Amino acid sequence: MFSKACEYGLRATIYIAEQSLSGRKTSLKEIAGSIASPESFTSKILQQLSRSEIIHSDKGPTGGFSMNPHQLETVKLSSIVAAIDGDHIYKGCGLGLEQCNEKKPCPLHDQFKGIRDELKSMLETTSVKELALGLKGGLTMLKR
Amino acid sequence: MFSKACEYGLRATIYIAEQSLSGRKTSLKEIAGSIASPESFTSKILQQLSRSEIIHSDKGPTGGFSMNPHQLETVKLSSIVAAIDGDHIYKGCGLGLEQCNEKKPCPLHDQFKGIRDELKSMLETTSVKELALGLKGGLTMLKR
DNA sequence: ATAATAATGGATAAATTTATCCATTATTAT
DNA sequence: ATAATAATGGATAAATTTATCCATTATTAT
Ligand code: FES
Ligand code: FES
Repeated sequence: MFSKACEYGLRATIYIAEQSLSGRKTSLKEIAGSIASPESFTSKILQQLSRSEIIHSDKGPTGGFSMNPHQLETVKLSSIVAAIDGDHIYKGCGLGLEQCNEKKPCPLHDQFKGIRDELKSMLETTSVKELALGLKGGLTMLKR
Repeated sequence: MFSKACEYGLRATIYIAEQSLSGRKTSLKEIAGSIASPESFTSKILQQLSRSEIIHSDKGPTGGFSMNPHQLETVKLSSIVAAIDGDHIYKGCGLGLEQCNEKKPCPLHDQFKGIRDELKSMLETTSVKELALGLKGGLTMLKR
């Protein structure tokens, strides 16, 4: 469904959100450890998220990653997926035609569009914060 | 969503079904031309589909690919996706955890499961034949 | 039997994604 | 100023996916 990079990005952001909700900054090391992802690869992804203003980063001692109140309030999963995987999943044709086109649909268009649009709307309406709250409450987990 | 191999496999199978419904065998060359896919890569995929008994192939002159009445009647999209991409898309965790687990869910589980299951059921209920009929009727297309 | 034809299968190559390494930059505390 | 710390960014490497090439096999028609 999503690329590895995107999966790590989603998990990392949810973890950072949880920590921020508890008033803590967190480091690359701690994040990678908490979501079971390769540290240096995760670093690249956090850089992308930081440049996309989805998370915030500080250098130096006492530095680390965090989300500010505005980010916690506004960031939806769709922003993360778009930043890392692009919008192919939202707009792409299920059979891989160059672009999806209502007027010249592929044979799967009718059946596929509904599901693709539901996925889109789920990602657009689900906030990182609400998922972080489930994590915080111990109801859910980010690694096996 | 699906791998390139799987997209080609779906398009190829729908094309073969259309031809078989019209009583024609079709060759690798014709298939690749009709679905705009790389010929030799498509060949590998057709081999997989043939081994999985999703399509039928004949060697030699007058040879080619086709679907027999039984295949036309029973093959669903889910068989093709399973044969090429495996069952990850049906069973996998949206956040990439090793396995999806109701009892120890990831934060996205509740929102994701519904969509994943809908996709699964769409693929399991949609037959290649019905998509081929739309193609045949000129309502849909397999390349841009 | 022979030639022609079309799929098959094995060996590679190219492209992309995933992952690692390490020097540099910014920041903090002493 | 200096040392310590943590993110950044660039250069690569490993792994996987996508793609190509070509000799072999099976089949058909002559
Ligand atoms: S054209 Fe294929 S999904 Fe719309
Ligand atoms: S545990 Fe992640 S989708 Fe079920």
